[in-house]
Amino acid sequence: MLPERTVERLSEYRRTLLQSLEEGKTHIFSHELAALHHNTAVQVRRDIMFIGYTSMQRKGYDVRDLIDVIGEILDSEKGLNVAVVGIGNLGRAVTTYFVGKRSKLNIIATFDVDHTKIERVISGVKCYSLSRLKEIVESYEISVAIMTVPATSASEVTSQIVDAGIKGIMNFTTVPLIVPDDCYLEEYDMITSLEKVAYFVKSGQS
Amino acid sequence: MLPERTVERLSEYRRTLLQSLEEGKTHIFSHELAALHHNTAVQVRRDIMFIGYTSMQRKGYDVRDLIDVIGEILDSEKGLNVAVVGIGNLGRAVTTYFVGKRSKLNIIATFDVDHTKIERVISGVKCYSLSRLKEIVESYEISVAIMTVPATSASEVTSQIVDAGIKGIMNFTTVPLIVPDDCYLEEYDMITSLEKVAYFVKSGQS
DNA sequence: AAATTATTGTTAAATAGATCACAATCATGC
DNA sequence: GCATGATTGTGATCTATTTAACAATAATTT
Repeated sequence: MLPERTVERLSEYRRTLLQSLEEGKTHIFSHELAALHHNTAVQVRRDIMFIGYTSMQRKGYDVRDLIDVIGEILDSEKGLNVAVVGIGNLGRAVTTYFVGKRSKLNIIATFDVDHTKIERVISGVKCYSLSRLKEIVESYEISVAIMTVPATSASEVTSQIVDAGIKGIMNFTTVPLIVPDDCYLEEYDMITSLEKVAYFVKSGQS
Repeated sequence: MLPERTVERLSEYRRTLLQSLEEGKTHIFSHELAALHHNTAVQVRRDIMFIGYTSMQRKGYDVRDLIDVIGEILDSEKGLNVAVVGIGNLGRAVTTYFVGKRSKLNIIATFDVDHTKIERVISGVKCYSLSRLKEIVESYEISVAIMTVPATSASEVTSQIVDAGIKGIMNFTTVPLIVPDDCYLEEYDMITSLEKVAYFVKSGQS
């Protein structure tokens, strides 16, 4: 199990590397990769050490190989199936956003309680009634949920999600969710993040 | 200057506290606040210690007072003015989201290059041409920018933003931005977060 | 081919962050 | 009023993460 921050950075490195590859770069030095992030060369080397990849010494890392190795770490064999729960403004935007990106993360279904949305295709993905959550999650083997429901129903919907067998949640709502230990939770709270920016701006940050 | 994680948690506590206040709760124990987050009572007390607030011993924290003290730490006197840069699907959803919330963070303006959007009111906020960035930022004293432009123009727009005098950026794009030291940057990358969830689900997390 | 240089991989040290342990406090019951 | 019990505030400890330091390596120069 890798350190959480390392996992985040690997994801970021990969995107930079894909970009570099497109630009025809075949090798990259740790300090180059570091400069493209807010990062030091040592940190990059340490992260890459964690995943057990070793470079062509003195030539830098082979871009294509490194992308592959990061892929082996981050991606699941057949990709991971994801549902978006709550398809209001934010849910729609997020769905569109993810559907646009090529990735091993497949947005398979969306859920809502609004009858005008159910059974329609929204942002390219079919919307189902929340009451069919368990059924759909099981039949499509969905393991991750993106929570974009209103704050008022967040807790209740979370129980249903957990009950349906979801093993990871990315929570866009402002309500801190309570989930069992075997369900990974990523709080992804815009207000907190913006307030954090505000605080460090106010305090003349570091 | 408070620890970054403490700042995040204070923002979260405050929202929980406001909720508790609405429910008529006047006092709250550290373990109660902890249970509402993914957190321990000690951590809560430590965080509150950082901001120098002391409770009614044995009665818990005074909810209203604590909200005020957190406000003094997190909020700026007159609130902070914010611009959303790039008003596509995501930018619109984010704008609507923030405008909806009462807060000391005022979304004052949005920017885009699309002439069909410029000078119109979108999600309740006026959209200006990106070319007027500096002018508007200065006249409205905007200090924080939310970046929701396409990845392809992220770097270029960032230079303009920094040049216009913005002191904090919340970056929704997948491109890691390079900013000077006196500009606080919060990378808020959905793909990274979702890939992180996927990794920990795959690895049967902690 | 020896010396120089740039770069990596990794051990050790430093820093940041979370938790433990417990004295101090004070409401409550006796 | 004294003992009890619940809760806080905080020094000490522990864990996670980052950074420093440097030997090992191999391309490049001389």
